[in-house]
Amino acid sequence: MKIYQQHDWPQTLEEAIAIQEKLRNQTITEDKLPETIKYVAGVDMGFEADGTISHAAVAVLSFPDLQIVETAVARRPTSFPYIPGFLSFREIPAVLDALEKVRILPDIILCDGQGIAHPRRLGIASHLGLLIDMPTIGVAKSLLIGKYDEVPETKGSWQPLIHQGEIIGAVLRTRTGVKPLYISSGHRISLPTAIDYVLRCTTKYRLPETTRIADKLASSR
DNA sequence: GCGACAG
DNA sequence: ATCTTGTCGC
Repeated sequence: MKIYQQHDWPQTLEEAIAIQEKLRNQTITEDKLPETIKYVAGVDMGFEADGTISHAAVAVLSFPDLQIVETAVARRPTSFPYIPGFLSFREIPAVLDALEKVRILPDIILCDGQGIAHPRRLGIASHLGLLIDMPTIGVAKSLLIGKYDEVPETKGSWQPLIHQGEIIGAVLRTRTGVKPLYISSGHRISLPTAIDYVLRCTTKYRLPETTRIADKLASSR
C-alpha cells in the first residue's frame, strides 16, 4: 500500500499539535469511495513488555460476506507515550508497517479510536486516512470528547455526538442492550455512510468483525 | 484552577 | 493497552 504523505514523527507535544493543526483542514468528510466496496479492513494494536513493544495488525475481509482474505502484522519499538488526544503518534508508525505488507488493497479501513471526534478534529482514523489517502472510519469503544443524549437500547439506534455546536460523530448501538460505540468520519467518508458500514460489518458482537479479527491478531504473539 | 481523558 | 477466574444475567 502506498503512503501518500509522510511527516517527521514529533518528539514533543508542541510539534504534535502543530502537525494536527496543519492536517485538520485536509480531512474530507464527504463520501469519496470506490463505486463498489469489495474489501474492508480492520486495524488494531497490542503491546508487550510494558508497552515498549507495539504490535499492529490488519485484517482484510471481503464485503459484504466478511470472510478473511488477508492478514498482516508488524512489530516495532514503541516511540511515543499514550497521551489522550495524541494516540495517532503512538500507533500509526506500526500500523503503516503492517499496511505495507498487505497485498489486497481494502476499500475502507475501520480504525480503533476516533476520527474527527477529537479536540483538534484529527483522531487516529483521520490522521491515518490522510497519510494513505484512503477512506477511514473511527470506531472507538469509549468517549474522548463530546456530549450526547441517551441512545435507545436497540441495535442500530444512534444519537449525534456534539462538540462546540458541531456534530462530530455518532454514538451507535451495535448490539441491543450493550454499551454503544463512538463512530466518526475518518477521511473520505460521511457520517451516515460510516454508520452504515459499521453496522454492515457487525454481526453478533458489539465490535465490527474487522476490528475483532485485527484485535485477536494484535494481542496473540 | 479543577476535572476529563481514544488505546 | 495490560495484569486475570469465576460469575451474574439474558
